[in-house]
Amino acid sequence: MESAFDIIAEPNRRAILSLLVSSQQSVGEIERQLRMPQPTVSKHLRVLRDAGFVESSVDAQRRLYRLKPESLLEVDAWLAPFRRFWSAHVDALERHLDRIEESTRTKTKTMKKRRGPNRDRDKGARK
Amino acid sequence: MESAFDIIAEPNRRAILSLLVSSQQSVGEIERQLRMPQPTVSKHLRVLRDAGFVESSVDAQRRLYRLKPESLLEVDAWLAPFRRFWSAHVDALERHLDRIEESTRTKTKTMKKRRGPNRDRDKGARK
DNA sequence: GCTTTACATACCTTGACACGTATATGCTCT
DNA sequence: AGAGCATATACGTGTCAAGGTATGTAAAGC
Repeated sequence: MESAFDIIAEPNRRAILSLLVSSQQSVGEIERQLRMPQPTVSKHLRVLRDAGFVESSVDAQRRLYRLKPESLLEVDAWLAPFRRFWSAHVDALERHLDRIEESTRTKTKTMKKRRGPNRDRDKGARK
Repeated sequence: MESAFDIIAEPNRRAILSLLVSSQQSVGEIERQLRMPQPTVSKHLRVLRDAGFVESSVDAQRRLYRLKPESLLEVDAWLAPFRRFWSAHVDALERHLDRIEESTRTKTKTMKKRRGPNRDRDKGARK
């Protein structure tokens, strides 16, 4: 796992992190809201904690997990040069912004409708 | 692979992307600058292109690769809620930053500092 | 036409990791 | 003390992706 990027590569972990944005949660609450088995939640939390994404405090039998900015800031920092790059291409950027916002809303991986020149792409899938 | 997060989880791919921020590059140039074998570069570029991170154009025998904002914006969009979270905790964050700064005794830079071997098993199994 | 250069792809092997299942640890309450 | 809930970990398994090596393909130069 090593880097912060490996950590957030896992969809369940991203879901957990997103959940914790609103407020801290116990393992059981995460388990129920995300509909994933308890060992799975615990193991992902373990990874997240070791990587500095979250921290926990003990509340009787429960453990409350909350976000720690540190590691995600690392990711954010890596993106900084690219943001500067985008700023230099604002015109082309705006067309993309619409589509991105659209696709994040639906959270699907479906092919976006192509507008403009028909790009090639779409070669063989990996397996 | 699936998501954009899987793509940037790979260190070599992140290196390639970072390289392309400055300007477009041929495969050979990437190969030399990053000191990685040519098939490795080609395969990673293939992945990056399929995922919409880069696009290529043909220049005689060479292929020039350049960034495409689309996919990284998806990552950036996912980070947005967390940025809001950080903004709400600036004070606590600053104290944290101070501690890091203090421990490293350096000037104010971008926060880095890996977590290192944090494998302290303080709750060892007991029989 | 043949060789060289530039890049892509196929095949194989290896290792990491996510999951499910089972079990351990730890706290609370009666 | 024992039952029961909440969370953590151990173990076995399958999958998948990254690297290495070898080869394919296509353009350039002689």
